[in-house]
Amino acid sequence: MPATPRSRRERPAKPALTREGIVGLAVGILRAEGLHKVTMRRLAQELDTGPASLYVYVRNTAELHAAVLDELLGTLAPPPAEGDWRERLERVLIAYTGMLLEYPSLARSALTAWPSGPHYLDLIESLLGLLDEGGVPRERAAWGVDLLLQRATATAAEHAGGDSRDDWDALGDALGEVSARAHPHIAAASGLLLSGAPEARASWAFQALINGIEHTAVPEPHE
Amino acid sequence: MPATPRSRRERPAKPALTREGIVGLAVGILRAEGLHKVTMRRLAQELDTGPASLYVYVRNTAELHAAVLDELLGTLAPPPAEGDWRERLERVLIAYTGMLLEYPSLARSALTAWPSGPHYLDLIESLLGLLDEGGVPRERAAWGVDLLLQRATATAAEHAGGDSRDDWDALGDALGEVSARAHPHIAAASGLLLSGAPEARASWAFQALINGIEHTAVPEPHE
DNA sequence: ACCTGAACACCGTTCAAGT
DNA sequence: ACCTGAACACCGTTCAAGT
Repeated sequence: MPATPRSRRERPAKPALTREGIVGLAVGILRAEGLHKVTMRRLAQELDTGPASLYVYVRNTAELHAAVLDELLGTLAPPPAEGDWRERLERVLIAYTGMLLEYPSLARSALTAWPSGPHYLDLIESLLGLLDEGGVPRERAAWGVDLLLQRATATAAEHAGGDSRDDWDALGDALGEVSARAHPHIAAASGLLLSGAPEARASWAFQALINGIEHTAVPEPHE
Repeated sequence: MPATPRSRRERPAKPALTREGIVGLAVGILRAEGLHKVTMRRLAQELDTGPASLYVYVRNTAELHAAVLDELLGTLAPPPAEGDWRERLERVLIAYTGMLLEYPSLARSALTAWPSGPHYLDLIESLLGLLDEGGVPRERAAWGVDLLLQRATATAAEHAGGDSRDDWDALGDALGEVSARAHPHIAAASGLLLSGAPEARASWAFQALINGIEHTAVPEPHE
């Protein structure tokens, strides 16, 4: 009797037609080919079925993307144990941003289709824990996590799609050509607006956010 | 001789096949039917030509969207003249956010395809002017505008696409079901995380941002 | 140069029908 | 219930050919 043909083993076994199987397959395609290849049709093809079959397990493409993101969040390193709370908070946020920057189109998707999976909750828990450690009042911390997570997601999302370099250049040109008459403040700040290494800007932005959250009172009847 | 048929005048005259004509038509379709109808094919159809013709005037869909946004930015009210600088700054940002909230998918698009049109420059000029009035150091102001504009854009973008209400509910459920053992900080803050009227949160967020920008030093060699 | 029809290579989602 | 093929109603962009 011949053994199971080798070719069967060259690729990972065809995933099961279950939510886990679909999401896992989606993660694989994302890693190998990018989010634009993670389509219902492609997934179905790989599972030897029609696209309609997937709708039993996922509501739509947006929900699938959110599930994929939560899966990736699970691969993030745990929050650092050493350093000042501000520094550790920044490191968690930079790690999250970094992961999203590997898949900017997923970040773009996450901005609209909010994740609510277990790993996303872990991330929120880390942020709240660190803010609490820093003595930031609970209400400010609660409202603040939205600011921090949104900054991370939006920053990564900006790199999705078309050459963001082109846009940067275009804006740079526009800022440079500005007349000191019509736009005096831009003219005065033009060198500064796009200055600095991305890392330095990212770090500054998170510290500014943290400072702002720490020192801005939430309105009274925070119901 | 018969006059020009009336039907010719029932709709606005067919725009010219120029960049202005295309962008203007796009704005009209956006207002009437939403961004998802602003497609190359639809535009071409309305101009009695094939989609290929448009590529002489716009590089691609993303660039078209950016042009549309800049056009809409031109309809924004001028910055308010009364009140404390912080208050006026917030009002400019809220007005911008409000406009984007009318077209969340355009906001989503703006996050990736940066506008660099004249009206966008005016907006940057306003922000820099108000920060300067508040005595915020130039370098902080320059880096800060990115934070402020990104917050506005991302907040509006979150409302694009699928029911953001569903996601909110899903996250609310997930946060509520959390175990105090695994996620103590979430459990303690669960009521707070999604609390508050959208307006109150938006206002707080901008004030926190402004405070953070004002009080966070930019690193030394700000090259 | 500008303009075009046709083609390439796809999409998400729904529906009626089967098991 | 779960699963499916086929259909509906589209996309953006490129290319070769015309004027």
